[in-house]
Amino acid sequence: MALIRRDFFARSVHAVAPDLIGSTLLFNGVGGRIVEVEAYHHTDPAAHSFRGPTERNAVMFGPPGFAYVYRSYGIHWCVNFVCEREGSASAVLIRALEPTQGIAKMRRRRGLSDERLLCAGPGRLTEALGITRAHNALPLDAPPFELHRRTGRVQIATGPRIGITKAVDHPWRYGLAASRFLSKPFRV
DNA sequence: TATGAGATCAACT
DNA sequence: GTTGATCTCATAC
Repeated sequence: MALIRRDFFARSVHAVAPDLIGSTLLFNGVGGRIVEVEAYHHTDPAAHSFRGPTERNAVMFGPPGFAYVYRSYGIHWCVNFVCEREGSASAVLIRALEPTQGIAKMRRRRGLSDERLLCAGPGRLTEALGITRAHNALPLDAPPFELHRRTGRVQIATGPRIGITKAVDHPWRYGLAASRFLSKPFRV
């Protein structure tokens, strides 16, 4: 499997996001196939970077190919991959994985849980992989991260993003059509 | 199955 | 002081 390098992310978020579907994300050797992501561009009112740089979102304004991790609703962590070029402040939110590696470890971290729900949602997947704010700003092409390009063709579905209140209608959610591991199914 | 509250924190107003 | 790029559990149909 071919490793994904940093320059993979130096493109439009709307090109990178669908390209990540079917790729494999490992964190300390634990993880699986990416089945769901969302694109956030800094011109998008729903993006954290929309109002300009702050301490929290500083990584989004840096170079592409790095992880942006933030606290959501006070309890969950969410991971984003920074895209485009330095200062463009665009990122892809990783929303769901199909578990393939270290399933026992993920199950232990998440408590007794259905395999289908181990990584089906941004908060769930960070808990399963053990990603926290401590991993903010880490490069995506070096340990503990390991990304593999997808092999073969995939059927990609798009739809409106989830859990936001602004720019609700933009179809910037991308997923593996008909995967059992999505946080929510795509409307056909 | 579907809806609703609670958890809990940092950025932002 | 308010508000989320969420999840889980409880209660109601």
